[in-house]
Amino acid sequence: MALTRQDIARAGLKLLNDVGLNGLTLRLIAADLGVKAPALYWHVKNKQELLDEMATQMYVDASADRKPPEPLEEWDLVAYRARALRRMMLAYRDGAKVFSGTYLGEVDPDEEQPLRRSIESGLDERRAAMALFTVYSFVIGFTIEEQAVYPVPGKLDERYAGASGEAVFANVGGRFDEGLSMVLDGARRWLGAE
Amino acid sequence: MALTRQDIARAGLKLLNDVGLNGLTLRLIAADLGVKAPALYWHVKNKQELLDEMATQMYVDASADRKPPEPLEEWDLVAYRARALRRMMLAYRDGAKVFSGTYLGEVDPDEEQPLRRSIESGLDERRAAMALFTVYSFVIGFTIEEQAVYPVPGKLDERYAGASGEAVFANVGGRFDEGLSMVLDGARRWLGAE
DNA sequence: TCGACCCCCTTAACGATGTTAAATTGAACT
DNA sequence: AGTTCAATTTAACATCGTTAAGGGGGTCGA
Repeated sequence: MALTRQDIARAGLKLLNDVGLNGLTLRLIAADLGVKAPALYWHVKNKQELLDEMATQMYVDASADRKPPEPLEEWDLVAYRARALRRMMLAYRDGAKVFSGTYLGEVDPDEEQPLRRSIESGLDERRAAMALFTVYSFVIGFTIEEQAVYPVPGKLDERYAGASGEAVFANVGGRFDEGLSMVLDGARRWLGAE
Repeated sequence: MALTRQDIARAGLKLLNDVGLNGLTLRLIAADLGVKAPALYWHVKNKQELLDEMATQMYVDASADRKPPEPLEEWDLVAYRARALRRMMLAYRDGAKVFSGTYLGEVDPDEEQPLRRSIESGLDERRAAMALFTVYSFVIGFTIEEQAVYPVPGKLDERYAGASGEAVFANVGGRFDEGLSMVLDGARRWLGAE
């Protein structure tokens, strides 16, 4: 049965955990799919497009994780999504590098805009978007650094042993929550003070 | 006269603006230095080490830019450094990708710790480091996304034309300052509320 | 029933890349 | 003059992304 872009992207994501971004070759992905490398070019323009598709697929696959079990107040929802975004990237080796700065394909626009209700009741939309983007930037930046120190979850990169990173990245999850609470608080107040 | 690691790193940084991270090859750097590619291996273990050296060199070269013209109050200094960090990365094509997540070599420890005075007067050092790292994460994340949209300063990536990025990234510098002020405010308050 | 067509994949190959091994230069020291 | 050692060259490899050309197999109109 014919291959799809999604099959390829998912195979790439699966292999990412074994070989990392540097070890991820088209031939490897093709082999995993029982196919030769040039076959991929029928579905994808080049490797960069494949990486973009992987980022999109990573995001789509994590959509269930982004829906909180119970309805949340707006800023709690923002916090929930931020944590889900970090988890998503951490789920793959080099996940943050793959996801950050790659172009996302079509995603369900319905689950965007957690601040929509506030916007409809008068909040400046541009400012709301800016606040969300600030939170997003923090999550991306934090997780990139985190994954540089822990290329594979739980294993410390040897170059960082004894260095300053060790202090900051002990109990990473808690540290992330601390940083996130700072950013959320700042963003909320910035939005409040018109 | 013999080559040094710094010469190589600086040549790499210079070429980055012409060819981007993907186009940066060892042969190209070597040619720019009037030397053949394997010669680089006498000074550097492999390409990754070269990239780390480039990140270090980028940071060292921008140190003058990190020293404000006049003495600043602590949090103003943090803001100043954050802006300087973004400027530094923007100065090179793919600068944020090169800098983020690469291992920094030795840097002058004297210019670290802008919150040292507060720490000496009782501030929790761990918490201060965490606040600074949060600001740092935001700057990294923001600039990575910014450079994904503007690979070359001032030129919009064609894939983002008309997309949501255009809205967020119009007047980028101002947007960065907005986000930065949110993060700084949140961090300061988080540090204040023991 | 037969060809024409198109989707999807293979075989073969190209140039370029990171990297290694071995030979070579050249200066400094004995 | 001969040795040593730092720094570079030449030569070569395996592997990579990518392209060109062709082939199998199903579908459809004649």
